[in-house]
Amino acid sequence: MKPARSRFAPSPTGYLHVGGIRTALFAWLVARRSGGQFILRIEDTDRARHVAEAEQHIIKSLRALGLAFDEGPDIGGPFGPYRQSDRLDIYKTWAERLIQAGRAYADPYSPEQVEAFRKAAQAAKKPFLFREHRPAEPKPWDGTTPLRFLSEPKAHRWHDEVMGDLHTGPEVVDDFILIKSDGYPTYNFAHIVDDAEMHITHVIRGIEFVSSTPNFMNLYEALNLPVPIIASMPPILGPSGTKKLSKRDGAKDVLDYLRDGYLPDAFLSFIASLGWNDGTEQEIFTREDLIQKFSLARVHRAGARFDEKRLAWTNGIFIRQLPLDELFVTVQDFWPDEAKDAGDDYKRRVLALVQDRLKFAKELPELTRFFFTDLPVNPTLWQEHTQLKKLSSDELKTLLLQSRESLAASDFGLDDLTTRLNALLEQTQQKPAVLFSLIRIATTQAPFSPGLADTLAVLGKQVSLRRIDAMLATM
RNA sequence: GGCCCCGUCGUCUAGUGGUCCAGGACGUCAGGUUCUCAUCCUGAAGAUCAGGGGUUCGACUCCCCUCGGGGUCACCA
Repeated sequence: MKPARSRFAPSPTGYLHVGGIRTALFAWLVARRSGGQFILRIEDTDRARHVAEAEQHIIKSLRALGLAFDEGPDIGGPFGPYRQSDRLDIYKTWAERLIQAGRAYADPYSPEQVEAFRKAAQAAKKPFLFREHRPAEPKPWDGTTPLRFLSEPKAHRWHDEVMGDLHTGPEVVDDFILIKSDGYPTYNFAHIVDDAEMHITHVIRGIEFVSSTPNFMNLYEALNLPVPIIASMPPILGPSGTKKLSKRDGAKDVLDYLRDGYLPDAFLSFIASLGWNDGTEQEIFTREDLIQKFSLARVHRAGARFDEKRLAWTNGIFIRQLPLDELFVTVQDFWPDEAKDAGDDYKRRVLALVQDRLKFAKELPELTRFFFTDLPVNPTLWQEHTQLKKLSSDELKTLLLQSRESLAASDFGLDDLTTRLNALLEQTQQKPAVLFSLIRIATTQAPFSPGLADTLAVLGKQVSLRRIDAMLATM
């Protein structure tokens, strides 16, 4: 496999959402898989939509997900600069070549005039084609008007790694703008120049560019440039299943998922599974699996819906597979406030008990709070418990007293606790559903918790007895 | 409207003419794992393969039409 040079070329207009990340991931995979380079290029030629902080935010997001780039605006590289606004003179040079070759001309119309042409075409239910209004003898371009490409309408055929073999007729080829009247190039022109100068081999981008690809082919020809490998990604859909996932549907900033405690690798595995699989029944992919098995040709052509439930499941799998020490590090910022004075050893023991229950790190506080603080006694917990509510208050109190007595003699080692709990079942002739529930509620005051013996062992003797006493006092 | 693309369980998907009265996973439901929650295990429901025509001995797979959805037709990317 030849080393590929792929790039991710976002427009800095806001944060990165799942669709953008998937495109970045696939481009990254193509590069890593082939031992090539992954390049970040900032396409900031639209001054109106430009958001100052967006570039840093995008870089941060990419790094946070472990999608490191080898060349980019902040780290440079052999073919920089990697920000289009810093490359204006380069586009001018290439534009000059086109002008010399008679393949570019000054647009003589005002925006209003062009708009009128467009309206007329629309009214006639015809596609708008600028070249139908091409001036017979254009004036020399002075840089104050748009510079247009002089296209040579013809049919185009090309291969898209994802979409397959595509072809269109000459009717879609038009004289698009190369350089805008503000001196900035359009995407259509700039990306082709940049990809050539940066020796990009794989152009991986959203499906919205498929219809303009014939125009790009026309430009490649005019510039005598080889056409890179092209791959168009289908959209990630919102809940409706028809529209692209939008902010309204909760297309969150990917950093938000990380803030909620989703693991980068889990997130990547899930995102990759949206439209891609390796043809086997494997559902979960590690980063290494992905690098090893990914191929553009196996990307589904249809759009895929974003399913948060499946994301949560995926994340749960990764959390459970993580060695405790690694999980401990990744959740360090998610502990409840009450845990701030707790020791690492204690926290580690708590974490071991909830590892199976964690879907994402942000759930940690609700799952573990009672390990760090005495929750207020909550009578509804046993008064409305399906098993416990069958017993009278006195019966419950007696049972709890008996339990306290036995636990008071325990060393609170797991073995001893297990033995005692079992003996208590014998002694009281109660089902675990009754006795264990009672002790569990008394010692946690929480609606749910890990296994009883485990919980008691971690809580320790002093805390456990104190909580039992607190409950007894209310009965 | 023109051009292009897409259409398999609720969801993500396997499937490239026969091994598919369509397989896996998520989700849902039921049962089991000494208590709750979760994990784990078992099982169930769930897709007339968008619809209709062909081609073929045989079509989810090939062709045509229809329907539905999407993209595009910007001095946005």
